[in-house]
Amino acid sequence: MDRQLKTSDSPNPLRILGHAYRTFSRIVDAQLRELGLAMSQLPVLIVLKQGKPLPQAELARIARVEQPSMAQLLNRMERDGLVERLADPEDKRSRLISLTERASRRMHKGKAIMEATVNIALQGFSTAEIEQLDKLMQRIDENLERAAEEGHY
Amino acid sequence: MDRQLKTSDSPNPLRILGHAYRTFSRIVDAQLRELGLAMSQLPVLIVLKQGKPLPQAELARIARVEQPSMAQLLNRMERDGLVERLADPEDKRSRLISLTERASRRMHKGKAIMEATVNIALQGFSTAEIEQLDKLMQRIDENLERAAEEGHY
DNA sequence: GATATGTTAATAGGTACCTATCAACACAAG
DNA sequence: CTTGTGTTGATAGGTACCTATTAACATATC
Repeated sequence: MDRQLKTSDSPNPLRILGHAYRTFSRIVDAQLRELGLAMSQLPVLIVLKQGKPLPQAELARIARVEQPSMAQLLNRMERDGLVERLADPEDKRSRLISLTERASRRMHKGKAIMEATVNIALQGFSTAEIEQLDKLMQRIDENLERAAEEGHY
Repeated sequence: MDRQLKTSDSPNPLRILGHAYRTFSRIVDAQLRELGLAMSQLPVLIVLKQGKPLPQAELARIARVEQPSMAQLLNRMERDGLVERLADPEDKRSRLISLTERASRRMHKGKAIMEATVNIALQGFSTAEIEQLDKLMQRIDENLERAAEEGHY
């Protein structure tokens, strides 16, 4: 009676995808929590560490989330002392986001945790398989992105 | 200057995975909203349509979410008149979840929307590629599930 | 039968996303 | 200089997850 109950018949990679994604973030977030970080913050931390302060909209584009999602994320990060919002002298609408010292110091350890967990997820995968998966995922992403635009979602 | 800004160097299928998943649910949810349904409800609707009323814990297991997530989902579904909670005569702790007529009627259209969107996501994929993707995703899922158990996350 | 141990569900509190909308400023065209 | 249009960010409100905890009942054991 160990037969898996299925809610659909044909192989549906999209259902597994959702579960894998949630399990992945659960594992990463559990480890990052001890550092006072979270997975969603990593794109922001990494790109700001590499270069100069950036406006919010640019960070949203890089992290591939909508602008209000980024605004809220930055609110939490500001509250936790990870980023500062500095007035942009060249545009009074814009405020440039910069890392605090505290965030700079924690960043590397956080990135390492992320990479280690990616390696766990890809355990037993050959280089060829990783590349193949990457290509397949990119094609799915493009298909969906095109549909989203055309369908005005 | 169209070069994509990257926050990591090596191919990281997990980042694309998150974005693809969010885009997918956005497209599906936008269409289901007109029916008064949501993507997260589909596993519940489908499995209850196929068989008899089930307890909450069983539904959580099938939908692969935690028990409180299922409890809240069922709260919303009950509020929207999609499910009913009936006392279980054999176990006073348990309440069996059953579909309403309204939900039964909408279910098929919802399932069709889901399947159509899966087909869009997999546009241009050969049967072999879909199977390959499915296998790769299952291996990732198993790797992560094992890590989650071993690491007590 | 009381007591300890599971099991089922509910609730509190938080993160992370989304859409829709609005406010503030920038800037080009009339 | 004003007026329209674009851009940047903030806010409101909702969904869907999560962990941690508690309440209520079930069951096995002594």
